[in-house]
Amino acid sequence: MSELTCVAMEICCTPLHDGAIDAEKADAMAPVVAALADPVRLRMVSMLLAAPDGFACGCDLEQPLGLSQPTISHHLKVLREAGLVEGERRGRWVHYRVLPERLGELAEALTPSGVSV
Amino acid sequence: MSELTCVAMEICCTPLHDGAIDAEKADAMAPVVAALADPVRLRMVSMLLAAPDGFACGCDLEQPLGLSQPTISHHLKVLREAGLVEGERRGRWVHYRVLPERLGELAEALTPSGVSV
DNA sequence: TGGACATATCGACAATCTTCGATATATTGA
DNA sequence: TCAATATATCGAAGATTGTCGATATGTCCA
Repeated sequence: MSELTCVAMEICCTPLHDGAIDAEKADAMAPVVAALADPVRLRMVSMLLAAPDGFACGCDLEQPLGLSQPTISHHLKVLREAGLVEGERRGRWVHYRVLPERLGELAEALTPSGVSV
Repeated sequence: MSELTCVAMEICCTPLHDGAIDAEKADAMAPVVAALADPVRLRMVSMLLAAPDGFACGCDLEQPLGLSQPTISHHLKVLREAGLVEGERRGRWVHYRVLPERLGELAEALTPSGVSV
């Protein structure tokens, strides 16, 4: 990393710090985005949103996604820990639903005008 | 994976396929989301959007991000290949800018109503 | 109480990712 | 042409991730 080269030349350099998100905010956002950066989890969220009542239990996801039960459980945990999904126990089953507020927040943050706020 | 258990019981099961995105669409979306699932790249995009004219060369990103030149170049390549960023050579420098259309498409696709389309 | 079933956790393996130093390529200016 | 600078690529090391089988936990029902 050359410290002063570009700064000293003062040709291509503009201060980029102002208006951009800081490291803390980026570190907070990245895991949430990463939770959706997987085709399986994208389909999970989509399937939950497409369900008639917005709910689905894990067992309903196994067959259409073609993955093992531990893998389904793992992905649901990732989505849960990212705050994008919520699970509620109903007897033997855990019914999951998307938290639209959280997903909406993320979508808004990724809007071109929003990323620079 | 238990094939017929939940289906046979017909208690917790609702057809989840209709309305949800298919595997192809999920496979196409995931890499784009993944390109933003990193704090460094989130800050890069934010810094580009926050730049006065919307442009910045790679050398301007090294210092505020505190990373080596090859690492900066690598992350810019990831954003470029995801179609989120565009680079234009201006003499010695390559000036990068965000492609707002692409970013907006992604944001819209992640909107709660959009994921199920 | 015990069997059946849905879910969660554990341990492991292969694949991918982030980062860097070293090096190559491209452009400018003397 | 040669030196300087910005960018890209290569190769490697360490960390993270997606997936599974095996196993544990929790819940219902006979």
